[in-house]
Amino acid sequence: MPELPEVEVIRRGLAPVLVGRRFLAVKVGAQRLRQQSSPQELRRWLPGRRLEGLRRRGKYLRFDLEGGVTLLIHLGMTGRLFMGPPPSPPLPHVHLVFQLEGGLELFFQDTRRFGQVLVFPPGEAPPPLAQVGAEPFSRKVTPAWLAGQARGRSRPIKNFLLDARILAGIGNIYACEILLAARLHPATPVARLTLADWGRVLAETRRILRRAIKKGGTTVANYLNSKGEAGLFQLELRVYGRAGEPCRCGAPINRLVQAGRSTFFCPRCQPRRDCNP
DNA sequence: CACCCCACCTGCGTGC
DNA sequence: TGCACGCAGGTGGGGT
Repeated sequence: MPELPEVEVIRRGLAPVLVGRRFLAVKVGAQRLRQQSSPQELRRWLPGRRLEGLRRRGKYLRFDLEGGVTLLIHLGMTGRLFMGPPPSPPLPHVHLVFQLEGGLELFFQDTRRFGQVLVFPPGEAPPPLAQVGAEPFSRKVTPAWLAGQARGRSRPIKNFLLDARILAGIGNIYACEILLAARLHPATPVARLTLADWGRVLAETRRILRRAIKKGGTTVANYLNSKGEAGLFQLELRVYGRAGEPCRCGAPINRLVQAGRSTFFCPRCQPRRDCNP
């Protein structure tokens, strides 16, 4: 569910309340997430430690705890984080409850349980983060850097944008929207893109992600921020989820499947390129 | 290596 | 009404 903008909105909601507080206890439900530290590990490393910082890396939330302990949370498709008091009747699919100083509770809810809650002791960097690619807003990401990453690859640009080991944080919704804005057919092999194409891809990536953060993220089904509020960027989606509807140009929006995921695009605004650049 | 498929889960909408 | 099916924002393991 949540892509970079949604995770960032959650981070901005949680940080002012949580940073500086001490974790006191963790309640762990019976059902496990796809990736989850054992209750023993969570209880060994969290209680008694103060939260020194809350950062985002790609779609991960990174809680930096006193003494170099790291708590990593990934929301998967349907994960939510929100702060107490606990609603009654109790919500279904709440798998962990973190109790913090001041009677504060942080709930992790995840219907489909694709999320991750992992704790790492001091020392080594958390291994999952080593796999995470560049931040889209990082200065090292330039059109030339993207072209370099694409060198020797033949995959479609849509799949390239979804690869979190290259650029972190872009998911299915924003990949579709970025390609429409950059006027690129989603099946275009990355080796075919010119430097000017990469320039548009990067500029539109940053513009769209920034705008989505400003609008509180995209809510198409499940997403809610840390205060339980929906986002508003779904009102600005131009192609995602709109197969058969007219694009702003008038042509009907198409759907295709790439690497097992739906891609929405406008065949007129994003024409297939048959000739060489 | 590069790339794709599929598994991992639950819930919802659709069509018969 | 019930049931089967397809589909959904995520990653990662295994196969080609």
